[in-house]
Amino acid sequence: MSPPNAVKTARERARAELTREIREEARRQLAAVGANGLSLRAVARELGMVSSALYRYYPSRDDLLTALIIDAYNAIGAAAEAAIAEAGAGAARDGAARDGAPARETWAAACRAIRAWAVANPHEYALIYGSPVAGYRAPEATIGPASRVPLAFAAILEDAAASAAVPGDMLVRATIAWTQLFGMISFELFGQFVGSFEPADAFFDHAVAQLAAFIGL
Amino acid sequence: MSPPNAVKTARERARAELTREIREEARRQLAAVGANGLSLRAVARELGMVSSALYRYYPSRDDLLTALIIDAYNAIGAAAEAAIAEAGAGAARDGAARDGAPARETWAAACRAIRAWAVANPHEYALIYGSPVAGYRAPEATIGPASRVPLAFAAILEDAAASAAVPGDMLVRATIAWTQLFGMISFELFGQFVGSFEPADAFFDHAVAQLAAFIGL
DNA sequence: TGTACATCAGTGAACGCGCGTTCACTGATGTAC
DNA sequence: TGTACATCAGTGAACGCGCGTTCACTGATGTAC
Repeated sequence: MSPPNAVKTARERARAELTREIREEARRQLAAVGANGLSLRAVARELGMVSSALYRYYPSRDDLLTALIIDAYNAIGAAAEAAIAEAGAGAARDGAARDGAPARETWAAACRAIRAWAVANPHEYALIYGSPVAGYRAPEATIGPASRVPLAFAAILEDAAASAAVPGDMLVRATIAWTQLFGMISFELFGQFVGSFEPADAFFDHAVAQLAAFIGL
Repeated sequence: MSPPNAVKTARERARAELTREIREEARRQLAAVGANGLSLRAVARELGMVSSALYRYYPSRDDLLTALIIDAYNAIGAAAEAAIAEAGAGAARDGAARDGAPARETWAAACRAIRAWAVANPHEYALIYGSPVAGYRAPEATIGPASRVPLAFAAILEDAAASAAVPGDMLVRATIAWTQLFGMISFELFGQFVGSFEPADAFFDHAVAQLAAFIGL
């Protein structure tokens, strides 16, 4: 139908831009009032449109939410991947001295990046790792983006494993560590640490190191 | 003012009963539609009252929510405590053979009880361990009940510690295990395991055993 | 025990609010000849 | 290049809904003498 790339009509460009702007404004409101407070009408108001106009871009509130969920998964996944790539590059620059140590550092870097993203975007984090939004059922399109973090961790294991395949025991331990990481972040963000482990920085770093050893990195 | 116990006027008895009934109906609705869908009017409707009548019992929706939160913390805390007491009684019955093993079993029993409660009451679990309810700020009255689970775990450590005090290292490791437990349960309930670790029973039991060893029980 | 007054529970109407979604419409942009 | 028609974005009004909370009230329950 339309040219596969680059050449777009003014209408197409405007549509792409507004689709993005709507999502950005919705994300802004999400950060301010949370997923349950997110309102199509408020988004439209902020963009100077009438609320019914949004329906040309997203067929319903749930579809807009889905777009935000996918964006959030992609953002936290990208943060983890970037940290891993950066840690790998750093190790290569340093001549990759002492084999084995890099994986430990890479794991820690990924954990820190994930936590940093969560702390910076608590409502987006809550949207994907908190209680499910009432009445909302995640479509299949979220599965891919949701897998980026686990896949990133799996890549660390593969690099660390001496043999061609990751030992089953290591995989299970990594899964335990994965759940620990997100449990710890959720406790920090959702208030379970109030009055005891706050600020959580020291505990976080310690836990990450302990679990690297637990995994066997 | 009123007699300290037992002797109550009909009015006092009716008030106590309705206060409880309102909370029970609210809990039922919480289980059905989640915290954000909880509506004073719906609760009143179900009880055959007019919505304004609820204000004689709870000054606002937030106060009712607070009551539910406190109930939930108490319920999960009681579940953990009961499992621990039961495990202790069982060990005593068996003649407390092989010292050290009981703590491990007690820890596992507590973890299983907590998970069982969470699976049976997912919305109540989400209320206390999920994303915070929008616009709601938990009052101090929730702190005590919220501490029951951590205190129950602390008691296991104290029983297990040979010396008078629990070593700091063990305490930190137990805290890591504590966050792992709730991270794992949240992943299970909130859908992160969909398509990979479901059903989560085997993984759960394995993780609990691994972390008992990790803590040093 | 009986009466007079005070306390309290529950009523019904109302206030003011915001929401998601639909629909017929107008005017601008794009397309085919 | 110019015209006739089709497509599409955005408008504005409306539907139907439910919510939390307030308030003046009535009638029943409790208390003091």
